[in-house]
Amino acid sequence: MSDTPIKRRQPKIMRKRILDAATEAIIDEGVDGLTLDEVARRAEVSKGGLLHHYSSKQVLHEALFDYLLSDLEETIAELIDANPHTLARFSLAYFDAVCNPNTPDYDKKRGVFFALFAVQPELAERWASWLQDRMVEHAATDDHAMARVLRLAADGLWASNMIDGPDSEPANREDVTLFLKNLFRS
Amino acid sequence: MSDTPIKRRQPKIMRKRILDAATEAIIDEGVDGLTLDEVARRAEVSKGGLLHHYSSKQVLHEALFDYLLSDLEETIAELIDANPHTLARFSLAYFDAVCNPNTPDYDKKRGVFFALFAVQPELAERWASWLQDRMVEHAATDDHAMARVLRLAADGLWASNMIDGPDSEPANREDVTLFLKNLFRS
DNA sequence: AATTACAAACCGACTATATGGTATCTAATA
DNA sequence: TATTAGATACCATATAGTCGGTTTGTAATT
Repeated sequence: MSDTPIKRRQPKIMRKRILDAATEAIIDEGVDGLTLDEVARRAEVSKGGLLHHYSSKQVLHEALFDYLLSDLEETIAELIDANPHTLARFSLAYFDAVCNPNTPDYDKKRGVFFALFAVQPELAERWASWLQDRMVEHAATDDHAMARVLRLAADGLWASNMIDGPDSEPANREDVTLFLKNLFRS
Repeated sequence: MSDTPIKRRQPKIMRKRILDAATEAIIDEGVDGLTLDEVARRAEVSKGGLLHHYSSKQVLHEALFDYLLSDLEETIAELIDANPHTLARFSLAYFDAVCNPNTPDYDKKRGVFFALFAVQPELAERWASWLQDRMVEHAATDDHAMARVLRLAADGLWASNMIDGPDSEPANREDVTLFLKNLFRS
């Protein structure tokens, strides 16, 4: 990336570098690209340095998951604040967080979740239970068919976007977004 | 599975055994479980025998993809025949093929696609272009927002089902299915 | 202020092993 | 007899993880 020399001895920054490197490795080369050596190379750190912070590959996977999930949570929280509808507030925010091109790196980072689920099935369980908790939390506003459709469509767009399918074309995405949001006005 | 001795010298059957074994390996152990040794073990064939039929891991991936895709195509074709609506006939069939519990092994096999996409990104491209071709083929009936929503929701259910999320619970799935199909009656 | 003591960050060579792939052989079938 | 299916043994290498060491920051002690 940048060829400015890296400030060492800043563990917080180093960890972020590593997680970002892992994210990009997956995006560029698929899950097989996520080797310790490759991540270390991209983060411009030694393998020893990498393993100092994340003591195994599994630990790295989990850290990456936590990192991405907290990022998503943050985005959702902001969107709920910005648009505090009563009806389906969580599902709408979820949709926008996952699919709205305005959210930063929406088209790259998000897809990494699926890759992580594929390599480490228990992360899928953690995702499922996270979502379950959110559903309980927002039961009053988001426990009905239309909200469910919204979330499912979001997941579909998410997936479609990851594989770069026809439905991820901007025109089609806007089309769908409009259609779904209109459902709430009738 | 069954402990009846395997009839040897039946290459067609052997190939199916191998592909099914690969499918189950992925389902049980994630993409890392898809090693040549593991697949051979499950298919109760030697590694040499396996590599006789599929000369490399990549070839195996592609064969598995083709296998699953042609299965999906078949199911979709049947559903279109059985329910030859004019409006969104493809998208409806797609939805049912992916999500309807009546289609065989819907809850297991389908998720394998995602795993394959994660290990071999060009398979994702092939999927995308397959879908693109279908969209051209069915443009007259399926090129509108509502049909797109149907397909996206199907993908979402697909994904949710793979990770066993809350939206994959039967009650919720039926709920959503009813809701979506009612859209076509108004 | 200088020194000492300790811990945390980081390095890079090394090892063990899992795994993809090859080479060669046997047996069945046509 | 030629070809295909399949088995067995083996090889090469990628890669996860170990380990001993070095550097740098920090805080107490003198």
